Amino acid sequence: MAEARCITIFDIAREAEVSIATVSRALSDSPNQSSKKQRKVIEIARKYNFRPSLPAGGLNRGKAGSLGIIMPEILHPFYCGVFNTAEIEARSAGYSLVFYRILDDSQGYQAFLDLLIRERPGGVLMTGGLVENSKGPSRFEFIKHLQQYMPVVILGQPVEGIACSCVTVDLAEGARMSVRHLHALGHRRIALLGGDPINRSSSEREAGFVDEMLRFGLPVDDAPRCEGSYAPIDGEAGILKMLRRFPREKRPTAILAVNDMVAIGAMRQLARIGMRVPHDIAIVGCDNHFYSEYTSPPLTTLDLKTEQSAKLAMRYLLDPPELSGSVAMVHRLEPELIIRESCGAKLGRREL
Amino acid sequence: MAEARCITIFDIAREAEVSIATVSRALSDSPNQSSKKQRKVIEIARKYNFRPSLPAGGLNRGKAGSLGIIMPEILHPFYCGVFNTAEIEARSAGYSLVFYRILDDSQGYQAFLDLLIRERPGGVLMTGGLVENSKGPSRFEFIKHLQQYMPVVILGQPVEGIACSCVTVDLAEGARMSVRHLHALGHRRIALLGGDPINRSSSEREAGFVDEMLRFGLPVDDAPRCEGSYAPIDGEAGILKMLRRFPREKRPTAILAVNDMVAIGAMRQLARIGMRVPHDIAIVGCDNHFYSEYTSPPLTTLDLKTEQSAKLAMRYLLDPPELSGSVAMVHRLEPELIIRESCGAKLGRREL
DNA sequence: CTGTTAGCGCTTTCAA
DNA sequence: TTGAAAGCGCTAACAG
Repeated sequence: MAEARCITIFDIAREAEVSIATVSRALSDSPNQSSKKQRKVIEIARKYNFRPSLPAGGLNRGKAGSLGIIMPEILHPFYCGVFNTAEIEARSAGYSLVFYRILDDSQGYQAFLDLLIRERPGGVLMTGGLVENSKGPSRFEFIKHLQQYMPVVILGQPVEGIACSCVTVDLAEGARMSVRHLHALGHRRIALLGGDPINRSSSEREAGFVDEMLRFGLPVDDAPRCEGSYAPIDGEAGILKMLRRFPREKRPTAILAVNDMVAIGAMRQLARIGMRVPHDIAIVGCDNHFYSEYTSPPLTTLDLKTEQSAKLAMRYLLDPPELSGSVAMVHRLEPELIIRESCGAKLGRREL
Repeated sequence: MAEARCITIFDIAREAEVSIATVSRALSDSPNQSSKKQRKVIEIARKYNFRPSLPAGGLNRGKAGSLGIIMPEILHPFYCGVFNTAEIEARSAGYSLVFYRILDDSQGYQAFLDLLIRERPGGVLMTGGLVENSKGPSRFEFIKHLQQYMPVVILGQPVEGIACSCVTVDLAEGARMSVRHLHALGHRRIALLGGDPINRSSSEREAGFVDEMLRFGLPVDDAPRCEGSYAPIDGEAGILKMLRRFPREKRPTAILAVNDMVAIGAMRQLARIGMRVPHDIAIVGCDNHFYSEYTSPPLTTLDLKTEQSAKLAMRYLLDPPELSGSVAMVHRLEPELIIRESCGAKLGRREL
């Protein structure tokens, strides 16, 4: 399919009867050249649809053509949204964005580090998901080593001792906002559903939850907390487990799901067993995906400002601020509670 | 953040007191070398976490380090799924996958072609979405030019006169399957909702629909067809428009939505106006996203075999079959109807 | 088994 | 204004 030999700057130079330097200058529109020759070169280049290879040129300039984004996956709408925004930013700065799926193998990041260093993107944006691992390089060492080769920006919690820009959305505050909202609606038994505390995001959120519950004098030791994971199925299984574990009068009247997927799973399960949302149990999600307003009932959820934070993070990557010492520069964003119907706000304050 | 000067093969060679060739060989584990020196080189490389730059090495070998995937967007779960699968395949063949968002500007693909040629991925996978444009290079020319620089595989309908591999899922047959299913359930007035006939996928699907309707002797001239687009909002608006346009007794009893997003929008709107799915109106979607089973009611939909087709397409890209002349090699997949509840199959055959 | 050398396709001094 | 030439970081052919 591809020609035996791709057309190069030499071919253009030969046909235009000039040197390759002239071709290079013509195509990069540099100053100090006769417009006559430039036109000729451009015309011939157009004829063959020739453009100088960025990878080859980049070698020279010592400038990579791509930026990397590190995530555990891309199917989840949260990550997909981050990728989408980051890609737009990268492109508009002339870079392509390459997706690096976290290779969380037994080697503990070593293979992943190797891959990144081999491919040499011009910088990477690390999103959550990297967890501490007993073997091999730790997350700290991983980033340290990576930074020898390229700038790193973290979208998430800063890592102790790493000097880099971080953009993070305040999940603890998000949890507090959710608790506050549910408390105002009359809820006293509020539960956490889904999420794995191995991830910072989950534990941070839990801290905010505990915080606010205590502030309201609500018992938190036996507050139902269902771990599991981040998929709809975890919501389905988790809610059932939770309901079965408590006697009816101790059952939570409101659920804080770790994300919208889990919330959706929980709502589905509740519908199956005949419990009505929000009448019998209120639900608040987290993420505000495109489909969250299409669930039934429409999901009350936390908007995580993914677009804004992904954009910011890319800006920091493209134009790294001077950092002093080994301290991170963290840019903290506030989430926003999007009130729809699953929380029962329309039902007003109730005695529960 | 990045060191002033990145470590190179020379630095390793100096420290190991060998030539760069020896370093290169050691790190690529090539035969004919003393394991003593190799070990030494590897040890030093490990110490600095050095890996030879793929972009630099690739220049030499004439082999790119990336493959491209062309799509109109990535947020839509369909495209996201294709990307995800393609990325896994690309990685396991040692490539990174870069996302190219179709630049459908007034220049008619010229700028987009320039970008692709400049970045020189080792090949591209084109997914649907490329539409004919009055100005500048046509889709045909676009592909022709691209093929001068890299292999191209199409995930979708073949393009007349282009010799390349195509992997396509039979949307016409999918529409026929859906009509057949609804017909068997007793439906006679079936409508098409959403989609833009400028896209091949929509028109192909419409052809299958008409086909099968006629085969059943069902009137098709005044069959409700609502164009619009592919987002939930189009389903919301479209279904309303359709319902208003027909007197109650002429109203469709079943809807074929162009995709699951549109189906979800339609279901939401129907719930709002108090129509029950599937009792009052049946719905069949298309795509089978992860959330399709979480709608209420769970959506009956067409599984488009995205994983399988993306995988196949990447295989063809990685290992291009010999093509003779200018004829495409097309690999056609059958979609599968996933029967859940929105079609009313559980209600059995009814008189409608 | 190892080092020297010639590029890969391009940009960029440096002279002319 | 232009061309020759020196690399960018690396691999591979070729001697030794």
